Amino acid sequence: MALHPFKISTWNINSVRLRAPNVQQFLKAEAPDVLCLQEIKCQTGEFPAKAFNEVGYTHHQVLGQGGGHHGVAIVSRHPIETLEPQPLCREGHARVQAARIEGFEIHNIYLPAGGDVPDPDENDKFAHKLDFLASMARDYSALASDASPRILVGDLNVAPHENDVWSHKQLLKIVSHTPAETEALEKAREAGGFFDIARELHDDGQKLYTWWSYRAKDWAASNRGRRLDHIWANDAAMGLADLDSYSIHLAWRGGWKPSDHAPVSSSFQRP
Amino acid sequence: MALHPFKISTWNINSVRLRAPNVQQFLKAEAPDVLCLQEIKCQTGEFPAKAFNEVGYTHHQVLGQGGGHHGVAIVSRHPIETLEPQPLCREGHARVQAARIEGFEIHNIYLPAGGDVPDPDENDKFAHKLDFLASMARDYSALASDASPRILVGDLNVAPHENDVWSHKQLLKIVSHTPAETEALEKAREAGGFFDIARELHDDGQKLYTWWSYRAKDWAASNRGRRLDHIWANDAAMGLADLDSYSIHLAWRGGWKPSDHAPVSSSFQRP
DNA sequence: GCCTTGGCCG
DNA sequence: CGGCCAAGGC
Repeated sequence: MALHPFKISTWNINSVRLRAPNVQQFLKAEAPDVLCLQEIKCQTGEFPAKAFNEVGYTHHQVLGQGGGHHGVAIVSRHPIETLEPQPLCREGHARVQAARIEGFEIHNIYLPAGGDVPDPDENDKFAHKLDFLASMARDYSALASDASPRILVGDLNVAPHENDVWSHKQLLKIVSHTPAETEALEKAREAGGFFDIARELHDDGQKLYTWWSYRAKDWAASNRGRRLDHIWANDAAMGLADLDSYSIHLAWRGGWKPSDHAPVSSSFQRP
Repeated sequence: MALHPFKISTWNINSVRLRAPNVQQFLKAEAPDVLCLQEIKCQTGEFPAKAFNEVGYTHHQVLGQGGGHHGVAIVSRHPIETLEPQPLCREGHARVQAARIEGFEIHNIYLPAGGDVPDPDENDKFAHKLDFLASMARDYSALASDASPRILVGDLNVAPHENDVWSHKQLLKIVSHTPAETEALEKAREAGGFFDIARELHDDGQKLYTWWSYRAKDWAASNRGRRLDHIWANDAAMGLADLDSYSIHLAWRGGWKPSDHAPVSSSFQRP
């Protein structure tokens, strides 16, 4: 591994204003080069920029939304070159952004959760999710021929493998783990020429979770998690990946007013 | 003054569940025999009894209400004998309770705030407030012949004197200080044979406030207060009063998540 | 469960 | 400004 790897983290923060202290502490502790946030739940102008500046993350690319919904942001210790994001969201939600940082193309995605009923005819939100996944396959396959190092991260709201959920059997009809979703996600990943960093490191028999419901009495004891948060790398980035650096930062699911998602990180050699 | 005076405090707590820590600290610091609370904003069954038990206030008389409105409670280090309250509130709100503790009749009242427009024909809430005040005069005059020591406390939502508000002139048409209210309150007090402890101690030229709006940028600096919280004593209780003990506990208007009201206390010799 | 918003109230 | 509630979302 090079002396100065490029470390990227992704975290569904479930309100960045409420959890600015958590994020500050996380950045101090893990010191990634770049942090991609989802569900910031604020307007662009309400982003707590100061909290990030204070700890050295002075470059911000914020895509906020009103109504307390969605919203994504990239914060970085290095300058950010804004890229045109893929037009994945037919609803115009603040869910997708792209940037170039330190020679890496970074794509940050908050994929629609999809509601409760896994039927696109009955549930518009599920239809939107499948539509978003189909767009991903289309848009990223168009990009795949451009072989610059590309990392896609975010809360994709799909747990693709059997061991990405606490019970494959019990979740097969639960949105996030239905075959329609897991197959569409795998198809999108492959169409974009991406590798799933977590599963490149860990074999498929290994349980991996990044999200635990708030509703559990004791999330850690019952450990009914799902792996909804992902780091994908294309060929060029995969060649630079330090697989062993992949980490799900469990500690941040606990502590003071935690998000229901843990942050996830991985490091790469610089291109 | 006797060695073991009877100390009573009153505090509009604006949610007793949220501010259970504040109340605990107050009780530890001021150690009254009895604390009367208003705006507990919880149902009777949701009252945080444990917080009071922990600091020695094991006797509770709680009159809660749903919908997050009103609610009054008496907590005491001594046994409480429940008395029938006066039927002052035509709306059936949880606003009035009465008890006997250590030989004192205690009446705890949360008087209707009265809305914004000081006109009973336009504003039902103001009409209700005037109606409540008229009921007080009627009901307590009926009680006045019973000369047992009687103390009436609570958030009466009226600042009767010129120096019970930061600007008499500017508040004459503001609900809480209109002549209709201040005259009705004085009439109720006199009809019940009560003395206003604060004004028995302090002359009318002295500004006295117990409430400061949350809306002020700096409540202490601007000091635009009103005296809405009162301790009244009938003849028998007045004869036992230690006037010098009267205190508005300003410190509790500040600190961690304060109520917009400060607690008020006074001590009496035991009957 | 834990966020958001927006309304009612003071 | 800051309690409460009721929805809507995940």
